[in-house]
Amino acid sequence: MNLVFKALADPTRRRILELLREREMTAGELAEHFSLAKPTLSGHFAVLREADLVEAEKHGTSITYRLKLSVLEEALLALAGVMGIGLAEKGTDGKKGKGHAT
Amino acid sequence: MNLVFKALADPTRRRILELLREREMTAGELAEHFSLAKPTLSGHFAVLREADLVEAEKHGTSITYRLKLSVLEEALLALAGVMGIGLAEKGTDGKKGKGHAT
DNA sequence: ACTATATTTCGGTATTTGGCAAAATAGCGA
DNA sequence: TCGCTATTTTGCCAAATACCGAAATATAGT
Repeated sequence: MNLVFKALADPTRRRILELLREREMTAGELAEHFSLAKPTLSGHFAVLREADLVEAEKHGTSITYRLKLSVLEEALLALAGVMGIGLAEKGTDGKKGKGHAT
Repeated sequence: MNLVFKALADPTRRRILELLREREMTAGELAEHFSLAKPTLSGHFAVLREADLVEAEKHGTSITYRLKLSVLEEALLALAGVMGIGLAEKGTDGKKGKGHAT
């Protein structure tokens, strides 16, 4: 949980997660959304991976990143719980168009 | 919101918020719960104040800190919203004894 | 005015972080 | 094997962070 909140502390990383919510993307595709150098983004991916917020899958020469929504959700619920905020799952509605899930 | 998540990134600060959930406390009382120097804690208080997660009130020579639960709650809901996590308010159950609020 | 108490501000240090360019790695097709 | 593409790793730097002890500030009591 500590790693998750550390990861969430950076706006770029939150934006990455937000992009991944819509659909999984390769490192390159993600990079197109930012004006940061590839190595910089790669560093952010590493942080997100260590926090277990995303998973990476290799396809040929590219790497596809996918959001692990449940991990994020649990961290948020855990914090809410410990802080005494009454948050309840409402049903992960979800993506834009293409239904699907884990 | 950025400041809130930056503030939440540190375990000590999360613990401070957690302590303040139970009851408001002075800087000194809070400090007793940690093995950190006063100035260090004071720095953490400042971060929490800047994030608007706590409010400080001066009584005599001491300063009482109080958690601003709603700010934390809104930040969590905002993130959950943008990430497409279905979290709903369940009703801030609340403190131990003394009810009250802003 | 002086003293004691509570807390913050001030300097300083060590570690972490976020950024980059250049080099290394890995897979693919010729 | 060579070259091309995608991504990460390495090495570096500047800025931010977390910590501390000492000094400054503010308030209350005498």
